Amino acid sequence: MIERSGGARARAANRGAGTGRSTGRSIMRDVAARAGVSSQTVSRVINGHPYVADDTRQRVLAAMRELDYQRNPAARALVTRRSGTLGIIGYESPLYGPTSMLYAIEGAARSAGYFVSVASVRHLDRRSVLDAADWLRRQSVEGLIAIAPKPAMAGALAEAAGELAAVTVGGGCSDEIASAQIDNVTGARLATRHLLDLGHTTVHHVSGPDDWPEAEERIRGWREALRAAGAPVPAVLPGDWSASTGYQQGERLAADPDVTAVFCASDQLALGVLRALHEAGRRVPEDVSVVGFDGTPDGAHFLPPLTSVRQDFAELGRRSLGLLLAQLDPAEQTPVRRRDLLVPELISRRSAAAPCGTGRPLRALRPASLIG
Amino acid sequence: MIERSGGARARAANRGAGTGRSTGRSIMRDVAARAGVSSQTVSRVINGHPYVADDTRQRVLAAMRELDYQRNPAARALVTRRSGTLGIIGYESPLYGPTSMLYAIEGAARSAGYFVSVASVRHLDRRSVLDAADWLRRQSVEGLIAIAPKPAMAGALAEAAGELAAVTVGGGCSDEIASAQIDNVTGARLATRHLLDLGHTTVHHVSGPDDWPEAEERIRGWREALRAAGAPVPAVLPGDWSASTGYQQGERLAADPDVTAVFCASDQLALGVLRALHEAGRRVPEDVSVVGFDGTPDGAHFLPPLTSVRQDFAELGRRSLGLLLAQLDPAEQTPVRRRDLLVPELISRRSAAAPCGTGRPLRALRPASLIG
DNA sequence: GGTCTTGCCGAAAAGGTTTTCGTGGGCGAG
DNA sequence: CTCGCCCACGAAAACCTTTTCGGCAAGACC
Repeated sequence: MIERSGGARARAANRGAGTGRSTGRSIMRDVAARAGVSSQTVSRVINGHPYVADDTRQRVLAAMRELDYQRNPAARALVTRRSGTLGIIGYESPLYGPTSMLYAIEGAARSAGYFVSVASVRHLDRRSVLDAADWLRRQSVEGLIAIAPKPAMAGALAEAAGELAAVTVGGGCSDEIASAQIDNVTGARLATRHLLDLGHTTVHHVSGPDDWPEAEERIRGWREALRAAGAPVPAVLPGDWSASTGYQQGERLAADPDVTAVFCASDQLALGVLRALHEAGRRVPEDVSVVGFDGTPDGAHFLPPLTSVRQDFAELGRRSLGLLLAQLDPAEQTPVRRRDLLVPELISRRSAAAPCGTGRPLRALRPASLIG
Repeated sequence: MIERSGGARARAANRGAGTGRSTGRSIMRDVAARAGVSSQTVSRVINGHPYVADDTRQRVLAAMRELDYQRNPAARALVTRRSGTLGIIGYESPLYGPTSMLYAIEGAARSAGYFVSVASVRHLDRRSVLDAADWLRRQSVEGLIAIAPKPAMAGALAEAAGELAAVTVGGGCSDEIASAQIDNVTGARLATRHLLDLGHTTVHHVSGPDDWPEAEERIRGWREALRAAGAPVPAVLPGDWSASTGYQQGERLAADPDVTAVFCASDQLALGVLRALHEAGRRVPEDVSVVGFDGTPDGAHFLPPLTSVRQDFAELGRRSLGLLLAQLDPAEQTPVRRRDLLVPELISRRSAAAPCGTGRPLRALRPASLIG
């Protein structure tokens, strides 16, 4: 076994191969030397190529273990032209959903063998997304997932991505780009129908910000459900997902004695609405029923516990990764431009009930009996 | 300009250098050729080395722009032995704090020129942390930040990190590892003192899980404040940060008519407590005052709005990055094993007030007048 | 006028892996 | 016996950048 570079030999000898004390510092050649094979054979073993004799494989494996060999991802990336990492553009928000999706994506990516790099954007404007995408590209990610952006941003993403695979999840989609989303229309319809079925003559709606497609779709679902039931369609009360605007709109709703049912586009909005109603002395659900959207765990402990439409954020995250992986797969011929729609589910808790006048009397508030 | 490999020349010609149509695909040699210099000079320009004539620099810069050159991070990492990325181990929780920290860290890292890679752990056990750290090391990150782990995990982290720089933030620390944290003791003292100052004879405490140091420290601060005031120290009611356990403990508190003040180790616990008190017919703050810990935005809309101890999670994230960067800096000689303590701040809202018997009568609940 | 610095730049090596090509032995088929 | 195939493995090229070394001018100094 002859090495050309004495320096390299010396180095290899007095760490990895020699003393074996520092971890992850030995290279392929060290392993090869120890196993008495060439480094190409080590490579073959690592990458599971056929045509390597079983006892050789065992020797190599043993050498790798003994030297605590870890392959150098940079060298690997250089030659394969694949970085093995995916980029996530995350929206910096205290919202419950985006976070859950981030972790779900990472978990799924890891089990698919991909690293995940994040770039956060503080504001959902075009420039931020472009910057973040650029930053990620500089790391030569193989694909991009943008979490919960507005549709204008999806456009920006499509532009920034260039020939890179890209997916949006949970927010603004655009025709140019694949996306995984909740079926917001169905979810809103579910919530609205639930309230109508309870006997309310109509349902008011506190919406999300009007430049979010999710907000718009929830408005649509709500409106369709009302129309289908022949119920009057009140004016939308615009919010911005936050408890604060929920509170403001809640005050207006509380002032109107005709209001008996409210569907909020997010649980946080509902939190604000509940507070406003409470402070105005309107009881929930006796006087007014409230339904939220998101199904956050906290909702179970609002006053009263909130009926809500649950989104499975984790599943959404996994789906978006699936979409991205499909685009990355060279076997997949069709240019994947799919939209993956996930149907949400209604969780019934105490904040929604039949209106007081309808005969069916409410059972009194019994603490734990109805907690879902 | 002679190239040894005809194949390489052809390839370079019909993309980057030639047509210039595909983005980010040209390499240094293309730029060098276009600028009429050698690739080493291009390297010098990029890395800001001195001794390059100004007009040469301009030519190179122009060529880079025209070719939309992006340097290959893999090749760079290979030769510099630096990946330029940091690893974050994130705890998969719907908690407000960890998320804010994650994004804050990423933002700060990006402006320091580092990429950020995440690995999430679903459960806070030793094995998960080891796995996550290992996964990150395989990507050859230069440093590790673990968000909000338990102390046992900090130990695991220290082990997993090996000679890698590592920091924990917002959670379990250990002597082996630097960490940025909230001063929980002071925060808890603040909350307790606030309640005592309002006239309560003592303060009850619903704690976090007992294997979290933050929970333990908050207990300590609470206890010290009580002792300092000569107030009796009731038994701790253990929780796990969640609204659910807050609710359970709240039911117990509600059953005891002597309880007039409760300090909860998290806002979510407080949410559950508030609900339990409400359902038991105990008014907040007339009968019982409640203070939380975290200062989540939602707390402002609880019923009633929650007095809480606000942690500046973003700042915490930035500090942890600072600690890590200090370890990475070769100029820094001292083995940095610091603990960075951040003092939290009390936000006073309506959920805490003087006890009813103390003379100072409460102003009636006026909706928006007291919102902080 | 020769030696020394200083500014500018090119040639070549190094970094660790995968890929392509090649080689030799064993073995079944003609 | 020879042709050709398959198996197991090694040699070398390629990936793209940074770093080290060295060359070459122009001016400063003795």
